[in-house]
Amino acid sequence: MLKISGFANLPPMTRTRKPAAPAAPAPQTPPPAEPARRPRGRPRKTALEIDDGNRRRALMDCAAELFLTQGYAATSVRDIAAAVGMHSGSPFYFFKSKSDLLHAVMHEGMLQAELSQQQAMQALAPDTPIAERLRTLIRHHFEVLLGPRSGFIPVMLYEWRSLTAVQRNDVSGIKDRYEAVWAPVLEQLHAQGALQADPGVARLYIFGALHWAVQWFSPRKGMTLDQLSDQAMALFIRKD
Amino acid sequence: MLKISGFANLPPMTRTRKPAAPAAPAPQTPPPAEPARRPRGRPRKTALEIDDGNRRRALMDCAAELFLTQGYAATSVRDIAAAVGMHSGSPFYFFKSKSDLLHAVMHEGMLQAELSQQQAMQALAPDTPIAERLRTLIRHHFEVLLGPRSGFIPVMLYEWRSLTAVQRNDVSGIKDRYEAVWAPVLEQLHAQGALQADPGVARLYIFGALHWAVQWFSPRKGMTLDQLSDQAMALFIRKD
DNA sequence: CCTACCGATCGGTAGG
DNA sequence: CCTACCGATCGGTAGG
Repeated sequence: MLKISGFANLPPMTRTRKPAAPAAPAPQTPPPAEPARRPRGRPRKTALEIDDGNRRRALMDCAAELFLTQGYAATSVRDIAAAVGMHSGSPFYFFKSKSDLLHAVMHEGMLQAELSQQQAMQALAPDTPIAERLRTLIRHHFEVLLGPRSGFIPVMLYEWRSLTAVQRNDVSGIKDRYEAVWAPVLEQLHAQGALQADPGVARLYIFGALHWAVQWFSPRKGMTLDQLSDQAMALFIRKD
Repeated sequence: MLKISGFANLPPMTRTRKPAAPAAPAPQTPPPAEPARRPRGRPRKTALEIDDGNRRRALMDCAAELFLTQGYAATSVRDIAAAVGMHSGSPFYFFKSKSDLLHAVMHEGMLQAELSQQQAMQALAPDTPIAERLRTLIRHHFEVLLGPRSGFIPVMLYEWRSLTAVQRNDVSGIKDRYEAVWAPVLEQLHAQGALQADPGVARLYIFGALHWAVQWFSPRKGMTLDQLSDQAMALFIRKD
């Protein structure tokens, strides 16, 4: 289930037109059933020469940025193709449909977010206070939403309705696991009186508060993600 | 500036096909320059017979519902026309463009929200405690977002990017006035220690938390808007 | 408001 | 991946 690709090692949101040098083939996503035999004679730039993994990734990065800026329905496949330097029909070589591309963005984004959240929590010492655990979750969530590699999750938040029911169901599974990590933390904070509201409702409110930062946060406006996290903690958690 | 139409008296979000009896002419919005002279002979259902104000409203109500469900770009003018029982070209008799219709929804929604917020606050006794003032603002905001007449404001929240720059600027003015009411309340709560976070950032977080309820709140799931407001207060405001 | 229509754009495909 | 293409849909308009 947790088939994490090398996503974390690749810089998303980079708009590249015809990359200068085709990078090393990505080991993760298997190319869509392309035969392995080599062409005879002088190598030409054919489907066999193309680094399918990287082109897929480039499409997803550009798609995410455009979906976020203009919305899924208002973005044409031609827009995306142009952004990565392809011709209008070429994205369909990598993705069965526009809808599949949207789904791939959300699916990969959630897998990556789940993985990095796990890593952030496991890096904490076993005796870390609960409030500090929540701060870590919040800080990590801002990284996912607003950090240098962001884009996929904001698209998920604001284009949820553009998924089909089947796709929603698929992404929901990962999203549920991601959110489930927060529940025990909030429950313990509630038990010790630091969180006044019901933990279940609080989780929904807190996610809303954090998610909405996508709409207004600008890194140039002075605040860092750390300060953002501190303010969130101050708002939600009682400090005695 | 505050040319409030009779909006509050009309039930939005009602999907009507060919209303049985043409209601009394709405006094508010002046019809788009339709001559006042009567046709001779037997009255026919022509442009002169049509209640332009009500048809405009019906278009806005249906448009808001569809924009919210499917998104602005994914909703065709034909969809909207069909929902109110018109033919495909007819909405352009009432609105210059699809974009104008979206703008009208947001503009009217914000005017109405600003008015009802003013009324809710003015109904409070002068010596009402500050925490109770915030609760009133929150409760009213939930009414606007989730109440029986909701729809226009959620569309504004989630289709902001679909507006042109000029339209955004126009709606921003009303939105700023609506939000400005919250600032002194939060500042006073901060001054007396009931709000720990910076009031400016807190306002952004709180709006995010409340706005997001549009995504998950379902009136059948048990909670009332009052309970929702109480939980929000418990989350944000320190009770000693 | 309807009728009849147009030009533009869009998702997607066949075949290499 | 490109070339060349198609059928469908869409926003909008003229004229009544």
